[in-house]
Amino acid sequence: MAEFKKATLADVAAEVGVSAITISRALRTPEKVSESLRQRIAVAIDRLGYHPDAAARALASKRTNVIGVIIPSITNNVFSDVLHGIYEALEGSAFDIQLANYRYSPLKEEQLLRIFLGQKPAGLVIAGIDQTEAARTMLERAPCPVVQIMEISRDPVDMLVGFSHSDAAAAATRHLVDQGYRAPGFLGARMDPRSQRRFQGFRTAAMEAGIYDDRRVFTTQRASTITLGGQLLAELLERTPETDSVFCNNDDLALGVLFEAQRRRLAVPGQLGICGFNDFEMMASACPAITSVRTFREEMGGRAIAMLAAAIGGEHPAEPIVDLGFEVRPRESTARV
Amino acid sequence: MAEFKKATLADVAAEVGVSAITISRALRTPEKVSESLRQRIAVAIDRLGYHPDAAARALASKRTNVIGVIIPSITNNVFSDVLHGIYEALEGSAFDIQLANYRYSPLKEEQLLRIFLGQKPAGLVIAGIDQTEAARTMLERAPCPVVQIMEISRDPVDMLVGFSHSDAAAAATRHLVDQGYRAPGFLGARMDPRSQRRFQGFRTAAMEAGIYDDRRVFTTQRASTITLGGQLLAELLERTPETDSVFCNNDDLALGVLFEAQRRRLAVPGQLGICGFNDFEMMASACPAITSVRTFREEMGGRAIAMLAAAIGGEHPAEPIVDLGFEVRPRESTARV
DNA sequence: TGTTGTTATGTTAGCGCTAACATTATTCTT
DNA sequence: AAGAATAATGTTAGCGCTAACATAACAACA
Repeated sequence: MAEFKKATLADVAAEVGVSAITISRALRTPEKVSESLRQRIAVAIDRLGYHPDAAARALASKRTNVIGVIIPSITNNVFSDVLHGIYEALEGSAFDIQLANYRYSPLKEEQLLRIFLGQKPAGLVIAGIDQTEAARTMLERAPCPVVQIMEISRDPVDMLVGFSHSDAAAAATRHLVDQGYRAPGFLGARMDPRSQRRFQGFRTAAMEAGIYDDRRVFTTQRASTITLGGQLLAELLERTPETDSVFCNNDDLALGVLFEAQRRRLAVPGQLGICGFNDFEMMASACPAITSVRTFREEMGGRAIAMLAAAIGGEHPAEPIVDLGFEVRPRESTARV
Repeated sequence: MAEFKKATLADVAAEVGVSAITISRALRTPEKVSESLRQRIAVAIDRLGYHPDAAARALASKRTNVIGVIIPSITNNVFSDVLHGIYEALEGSAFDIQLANYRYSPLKEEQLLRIFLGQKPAGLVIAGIDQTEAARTMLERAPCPVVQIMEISRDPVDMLVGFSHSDAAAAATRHLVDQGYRAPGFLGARMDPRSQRRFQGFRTAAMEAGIYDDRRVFTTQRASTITLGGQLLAELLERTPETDSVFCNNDDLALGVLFEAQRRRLAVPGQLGICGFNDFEMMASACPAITSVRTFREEMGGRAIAMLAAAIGGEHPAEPIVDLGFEVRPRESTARV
């Protein structure tokens, strides 16, 4: 209760009648302290309500138990899921996480990285593979393990967990083709590198099917919202009324498209097929249920932490690249056949 | 570039030819260092790529520039919005934020608080007013300003920004009554203290209108999802088919209710009125658009930081309680009249 | 011209912990 | 039973910074 004046190691040491370093050892390397002493120390720590001072620890040992997580956005549901996976994996471990979001600004990302590396993190999780030259250099020289997440690449800075956005988008597009759609549109918001790659996947697959038409591509740098999905559909249909389906950058847009289609009394999937991306829970629950591409966001966060923890513990994983893949989930919104 | 060996204050001092404390002052209280020297220092800092060591700072000064944020969940969109407001307000300030989520476990909340207070934070933001006795005591004795957010109360620990969940729910319920609905149901997921208060507001308002019936109340501890909204509606209609409207705990449920209504070919708002809570962007965009209660989540985060910053700066706000209110947003989903 | 401020800089010590190197107790050899 | 190996604890110094108290430099004033 009355833990006003913070107890220090020295206080605990005095209480037990040993030297401070012994308490320190009991905490960090218990196997080096005799059983009996360890127990007395535990009691004293409890009695005094002692908690180690993280700052002093960091200063003395030149390292921290902080894992830095650098992502472009915290409001984006994709990242909240990843974060959830990260926190889940961290549960009970000795690590803390320090979160930073760079709001999709590469410059800010670089700054954050600089600050983080200055704080001697135990490890680093960073979204994407498109860092600036300077950022990449910093990452390569980082004195700690680094995991890039969200994407796949053959030459990660260190380790990587992700999946291929272009393959996923291509698979979704082929699904539309398989369902008999011949005039698919592409709607994309917040065209970050991952969205760009999704577009590439769409383009490639549509070209292979001989049905690509760039008049049916509508993208914007604006943040993705459900409302925006409706607006983009309106623009798309105005320019190319023959559009028979849309592949959306993400589920928000897809839901907005569905609502707009309902407003226009367009039959889904009859007159308009809709496919989203990420497969958030709402996709299965919509009416009609919306086809989407499932991605493994929580697992991505979890694996990233697991790999980091292993690497920090000295055993760099044999396979530093993990491809979590994806899964096209066909639902009513594209069930035309 | 080559900032491998981290530069220290002493390095910068040597470079400029002054003592370390002068550099320290130039950084923290520039007005106490002469103009010319300040400029030379700035150059040297830049050249050496110096960044202050946060751990050393914290240890020496017995405080940090870290604001602790303790919330029940990071995946809940309500909190991501609040967080967004917090990060926004922090932009450019000297403060860092340290995030912790206690997953709706009061015990874990208490633990986190204990850890946080041990790290000498500059300030604390904590969700809600229902801390455990022990947690409350810790907060009251905290050596830093504290802001409680999300709710309203007449005796906050220190400062508070929020709104009345029961008033908001009551207002929404009265809206249903005004629209002529006589058999409103209540659907609630994740019945945390705030949801409980919303239910109380619903109950009070429904009783005042003489139409309260607890057979039309369905709540669960499960986390809120859109799918769950549909399931709860199904249960509700099974028990009380005469239900003519639902007030949902939150927008996710409301959207799920809409989808389920569509699946059952129930006319909304004709046969079923729907009202959500929080007014997420999707509510306005749904088809039909869904009535909801707007809450000011980003502003809540922003104000919390502003109050904290002021208090840390020594000027405790005159009015430590800020009621941000709410706003019922009537839309098609309840437009029966 | 010395006194009093005021502003600009420096000195010393220490925050709480851990690394690295002792030292002492204990067990194992042969 | 003496020495070697091992386990258990201690000593010393210092991580990089800032608080608190000097001191120096300069201006203002009677």
